[in-house]
Amino acid sequence: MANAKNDYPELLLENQLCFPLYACSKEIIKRYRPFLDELELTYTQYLVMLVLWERQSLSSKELGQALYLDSGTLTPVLKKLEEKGLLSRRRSDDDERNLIVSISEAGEELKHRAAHVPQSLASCVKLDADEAQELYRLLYKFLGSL
Amino acid sequence: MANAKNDYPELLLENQLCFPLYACSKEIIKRYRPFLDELELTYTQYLVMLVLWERQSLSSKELGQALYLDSGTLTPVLKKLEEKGLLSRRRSDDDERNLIVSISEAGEELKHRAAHVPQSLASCVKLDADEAQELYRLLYKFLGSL
DNA sequence: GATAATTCAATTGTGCGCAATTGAATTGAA
DNA sequence: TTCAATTCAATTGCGCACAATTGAATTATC
Repeated sequence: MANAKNDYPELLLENQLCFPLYACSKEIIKRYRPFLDELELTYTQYLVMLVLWERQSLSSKELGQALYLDSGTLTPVLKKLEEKGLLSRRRSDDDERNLIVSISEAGEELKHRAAHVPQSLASCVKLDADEAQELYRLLYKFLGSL
Repeated sequence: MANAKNDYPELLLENQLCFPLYACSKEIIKRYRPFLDELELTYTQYLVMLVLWERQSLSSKELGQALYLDSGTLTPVLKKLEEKGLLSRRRSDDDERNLIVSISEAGEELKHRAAHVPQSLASCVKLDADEAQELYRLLYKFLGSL
């Protein structure tokens, strides 16, 4: 009988770069939950708000490009955030195909309550600052190479 | 008016380690799709098969620990893979609470057709071997620290 | 040996995430 | 100018992903 451990070593779970990416992503998102629950935001909603806290107004398409999300994901998330009163959605005057997403007063307020989240998360992660820096650099290089 | 770019620099999307993890994970999974389509596997099903190609038989709980997945995710995935004939599910004789998942003949066959997938994926990624190695190391350290 | 606590898979409900499609608005080419 | 191609958001359908709960099986405590 073939040695299942070694006949295709490239198929070992531990030899796939994709898996730790997938696992890390899910695990870190789980760590956000208690902090985001306080803000009544899901992780995806939080990402949208991060962009809006930087750029008060932008098109749905630009938002999708920033977050690597398509309209199938964004449309319902943006509708939910509008229901919560954190942003407004309107069509562009220039081009009615474009949806302009703008942060509301309440959305701006929420920024102050969210300010502690990154620091709270950082305390869950036990990486040296320079290792975190290197991980960050490699992830962006990886992302850029795809 | 406050400078929205700088009043909470820690809230900038680009300053969050979580985001490139999340984006890389999603993008890399997308790259798998054309190759996994040929095998008629989803990414999650592929992960399950990777484990089974290493360990021909194990409990659902062990599988969940290996993949960081809970029963709510695994139960329907395992049922689907059983329907496809790639594995079998049975209760443990020792402890009826445990579900034993075992690879089938067809599941073993599929391994040969999957053998090229890691190499095909690697060609999508433009990282030096030592950078990939370092990324790998940091991701596992990160995962272990959570 | 009764029963309380624990440990499982399974179920339920919600929210993505995305491929594929639709339909409206705009742009481009003849 | 007409009509074909493009570019958008929105919709549809499917498959996770996971929190919370349920109920059965097992283990621990008394």
